[in-house]
Amino acid sequence: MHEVFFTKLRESITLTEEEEAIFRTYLLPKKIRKKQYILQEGDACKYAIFVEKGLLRSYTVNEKGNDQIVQFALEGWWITDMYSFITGEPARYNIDALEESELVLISNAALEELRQRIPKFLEFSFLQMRSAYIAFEKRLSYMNLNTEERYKKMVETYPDIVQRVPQHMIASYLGLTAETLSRARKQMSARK
Amino acid sequence: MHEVFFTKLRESITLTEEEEAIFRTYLLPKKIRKKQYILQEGDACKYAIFVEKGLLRSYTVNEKGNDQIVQFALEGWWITDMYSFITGEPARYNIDALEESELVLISNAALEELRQRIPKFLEFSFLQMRSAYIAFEKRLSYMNLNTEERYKKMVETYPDIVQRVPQHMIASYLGLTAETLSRARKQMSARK
DNA sequence: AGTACGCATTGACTTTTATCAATAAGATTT
DNA sequence: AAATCTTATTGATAAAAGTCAATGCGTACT
Repeated sequence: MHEVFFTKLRESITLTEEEEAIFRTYLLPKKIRKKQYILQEGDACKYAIFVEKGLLRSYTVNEKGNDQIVQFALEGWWITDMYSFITGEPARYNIDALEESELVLISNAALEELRQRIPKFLEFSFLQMRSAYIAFEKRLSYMNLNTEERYKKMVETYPDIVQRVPQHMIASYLGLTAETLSRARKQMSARK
Repeated sequence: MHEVFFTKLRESITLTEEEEAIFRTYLLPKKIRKKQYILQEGDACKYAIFVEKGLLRSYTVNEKGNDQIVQFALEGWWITDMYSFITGEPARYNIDALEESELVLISNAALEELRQRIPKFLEFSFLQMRSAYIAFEKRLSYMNLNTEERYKKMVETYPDIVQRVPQHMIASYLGLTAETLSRARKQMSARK
């Protein structure tokens, strides 16, 4: 049970048997089907979600009714509406499954207790957050690039996501329309 | 000495006298003049910088020779090239002073030791990083907005920065040209 | 099997933003 | 005080991206 979760954890820190046992008491397994919601805008985001298998996305819906993709999450990744998760405010994101998925849910209170009880986990959380910070910084810097360069960076950085997700969602993630991305791709393939 | 630094720290955690003394041994004070560099692209970013007074910015220079502002940092804020800082790779950012500033420098090794020796500081670092993550997430979401909305959010979120920084730098921070921002502002003032 | 839906593409057109060049007012330097 | 930067603005034009509508294809649904 939860092999992916602990494997990921062990990449950064070493846990004793007892510590792992403590962990297990806080974990909430959940399977969801494609297109099922795990969080809807307006609800409180009670859980941080670890993806053991499958693929989730978070997104908002803008005034024109278009989805704006915020994040994707593959196996081994975390996803949540961080702001709602830690403040208890209503979520601004929807999170749903793009593939049938297996998840581990964990509440903010649980994470706080774990950080208290298992200092190594506090360190893990720090490192985790720092990586996420750097990834965001990188992504933001790509917003200065033009359509083609932005798409190239995406393919480079997350080839697996590009493969498994419909193109119009990639476009949204990159802050583009589906049409614009389609045309850019055509140009790219025409050149080589 | 370093009153701003410790005041900021005390907002999140409580330090004993001894702990504070430990801290002080790792801090490197530095004053810099307006326009002076504290980091240049290509150099290793050896320090995280805490601003006690003044205003810094980090930026890159793109192919066309334009500055692209990455971050501003006011009193009480941290700034660094996080990726270079933790990996030791050459920095991709320049950091310089927009005003005469008083700084506290601290190395990555120092931060690691402090996180080890003072567990409260590890917690602080985690919370700090989490806030920075959320700020980035928010900023990225604003990139979907049009010029005017983007600028409004900026004024709302960081009115002090908007006041103290030239407009063309605000434009760059928002991923716009100076001309576009100037025109948007004109329209806004015309309407009310 | 047939219908509906999601996805990608294309064309025509509009809107937004960038680019280039010029000007002018302040601030800073010498 | 004069000369030089920096900053903000404006106009003309070009480039990039968005919008709207239509088509075709494949897959899922029942």
